[in-house]
Amino acid sequence: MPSIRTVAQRAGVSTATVSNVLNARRSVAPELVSRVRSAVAELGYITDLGAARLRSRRSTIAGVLVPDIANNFFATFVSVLEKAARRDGYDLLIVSSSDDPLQEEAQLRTLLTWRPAGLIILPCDDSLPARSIAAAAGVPLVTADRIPDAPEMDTIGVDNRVVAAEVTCHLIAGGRRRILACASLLSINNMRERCDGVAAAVRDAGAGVELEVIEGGLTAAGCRDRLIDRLTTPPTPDALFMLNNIVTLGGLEALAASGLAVPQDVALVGFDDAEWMRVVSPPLTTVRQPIEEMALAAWERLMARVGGDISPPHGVRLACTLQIRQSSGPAQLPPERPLVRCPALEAAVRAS
Amino acid sequence: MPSIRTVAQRAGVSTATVSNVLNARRSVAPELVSRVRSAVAELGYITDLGAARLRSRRSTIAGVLVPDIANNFFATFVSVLEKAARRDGYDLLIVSSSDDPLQEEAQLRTLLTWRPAGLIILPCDDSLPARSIAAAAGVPLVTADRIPDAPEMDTIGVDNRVVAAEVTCHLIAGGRRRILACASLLSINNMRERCDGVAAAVRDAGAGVELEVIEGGLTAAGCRDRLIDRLTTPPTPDALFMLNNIVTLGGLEALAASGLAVPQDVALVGFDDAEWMRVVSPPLTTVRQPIEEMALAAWERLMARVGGDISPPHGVRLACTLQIRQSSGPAQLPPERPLVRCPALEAAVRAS
DNA sequence: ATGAAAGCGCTAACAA
DNA sequence: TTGTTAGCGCTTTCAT
Repeated sequence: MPSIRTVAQRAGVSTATVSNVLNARRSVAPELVSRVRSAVAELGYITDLGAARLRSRRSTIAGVLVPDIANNFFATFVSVLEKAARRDGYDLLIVSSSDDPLQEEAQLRTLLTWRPAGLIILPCDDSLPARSIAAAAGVPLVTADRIPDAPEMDTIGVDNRVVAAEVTCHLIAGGRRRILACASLLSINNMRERCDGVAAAVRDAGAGVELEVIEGGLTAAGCRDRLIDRLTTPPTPDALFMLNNIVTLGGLEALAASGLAVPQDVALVGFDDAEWMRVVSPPLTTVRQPIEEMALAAWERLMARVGGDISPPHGVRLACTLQIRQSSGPAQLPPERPLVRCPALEAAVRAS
Repeated sequence: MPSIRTVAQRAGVSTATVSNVLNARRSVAPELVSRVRSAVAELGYITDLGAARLRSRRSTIAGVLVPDIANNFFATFVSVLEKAARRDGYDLLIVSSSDDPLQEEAQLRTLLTWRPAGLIILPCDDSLPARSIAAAAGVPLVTADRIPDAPEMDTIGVDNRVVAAEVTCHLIAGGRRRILACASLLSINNMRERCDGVAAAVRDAGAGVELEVIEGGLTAAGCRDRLIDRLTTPPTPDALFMLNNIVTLGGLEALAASGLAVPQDVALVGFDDAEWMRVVSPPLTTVRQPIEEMALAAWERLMARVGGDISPPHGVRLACTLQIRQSSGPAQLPPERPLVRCPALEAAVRAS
């Protein structure tokens, strides 16, 4: 493979001139520019960016760490990130933690061996080994999605409490009284916030509404099994709120197995808005997270830090939108006591 | 950030010794090993693999190019690849071509700027700019999924014709007579092979069975619209065979909009086997591609080439399996002429 | 078993 | 405007 010296010799110039032509750093005589370009083309020369990074101490790699690249939510996030990165001249090194804090730390070290300009991390839980390590390495770090409570770093998340309260008010207004909220794991702050939002709305609704929270785990199959157990044990809930895309799938499988009719017997609301959620029957009411906006916001924040921004940590919370479809439609009996106002929601909106 | 020299000074040894401790290349006195390890720990030293690659001329990066990382098929593929790569000490540089041959070429050059040990490419069509460029760069290349007809390189694909014929025989045996096969784009060899398999089975079935092939395009929404157009124009097909996961989604949306009953009015068979395909109603009959096996086979092949294997190109075709669920169940009327044998399928199986 | 020194491909400082 | 030279962090001779 030809090096910059091969190109320089062929063009009859110095390596510095080749570098200057390719990187447009200093002005070079048109004659030499064209000789260099020809040499590059004839030799099929491709710059070694690793060597360039080593010498210039400027990295064009950004590291991305997600819990599971096969999960549609994270894959979409990464896809948006990739386009933004390419636009800005960066390449992405993408690794998965497999939802395991130990692997998260190992993968973070892996990323750092390539000396990225910055890191975007979607942690698997609150343990966040990333923060201290990245800080020690002096690499800018932006955390997204599963962000901790009191951020001492740049974070991009969503208004979990607000939208969870909104969903709950929607269910109660539809006549539901026994709400089952299904988290993946309550060790994830996102999940706790969503449960908080539900609980606040239930509390505001008064004595007639009951709430139960269960953990479905990290796989759809596991969630399905736990949910089938629960649904075959009275009292049966009349509303299911599944708090992420994986448990949403598990919930659908469990309901299909249970023989309960949706939405007549039980209302169903999911989280995330994959395309297939519109083709199940009945079409699924879900919470749409602004994945694209989150990814872009994370990237912009990282670019700002890479560019030298030393302002205090930014904590961004984006709004989710409730996509009402038929799975949360009216129950068999008309609601006895429809609610018009939802104080929990209003309070959450005010606070955000 | 500390360098190998910082570590060497702190441990009171030479940089060569630090390198030998960290890479276990030469034997080092236990005393020095422990001094080096302490220095590494105290300083939080992390090797610069870019510099190591530069000097050693051994790369631990592999490049991966897929049409669209947000597509579940490719995300799953990449996820499997990542685990295999990590196991073997490699990191993955993952880029998307956005289903655009021009971007495919640009992204390939991007990958090569990092001097990967090898490349795994899932091309977007048959144009394959990858082959010549990678060959010129002397980088091992394995192509998977959308592989060309006459491979002069290592390829991993599936037995498209066989399984497409199998699906078609299944539909005909279920009494279907007007089959509509929906490809994404016929410029993709995969799609042509699947159509070939359908056509062969239809031909063998004799005069009573009709086949129509349409292109749905690369988005579910586009496919849905084209299909709605088609379904509202007689003659209405009595079986739909959607040839990848994207058009499968489009097909479901179109059928939901059309008012046709599945499987009574029209049978539906999809491609790929995402978890959600089991929770639509009726549960979807699909072709399951062995994604994990494909990814692992591609990785093993690449590792063999990286290890110096210079045997002739390997062309691997893995078998798909038909997951029969209810969407391809019996039609409203019992089949007039059930077929027992399927010569096209038998021939394809013999040929493969 | 260890260290000194060279050099991978590139860019940045300095010289001309 | 161009070339010369040094050196990024590392591994690998080669010498001890």
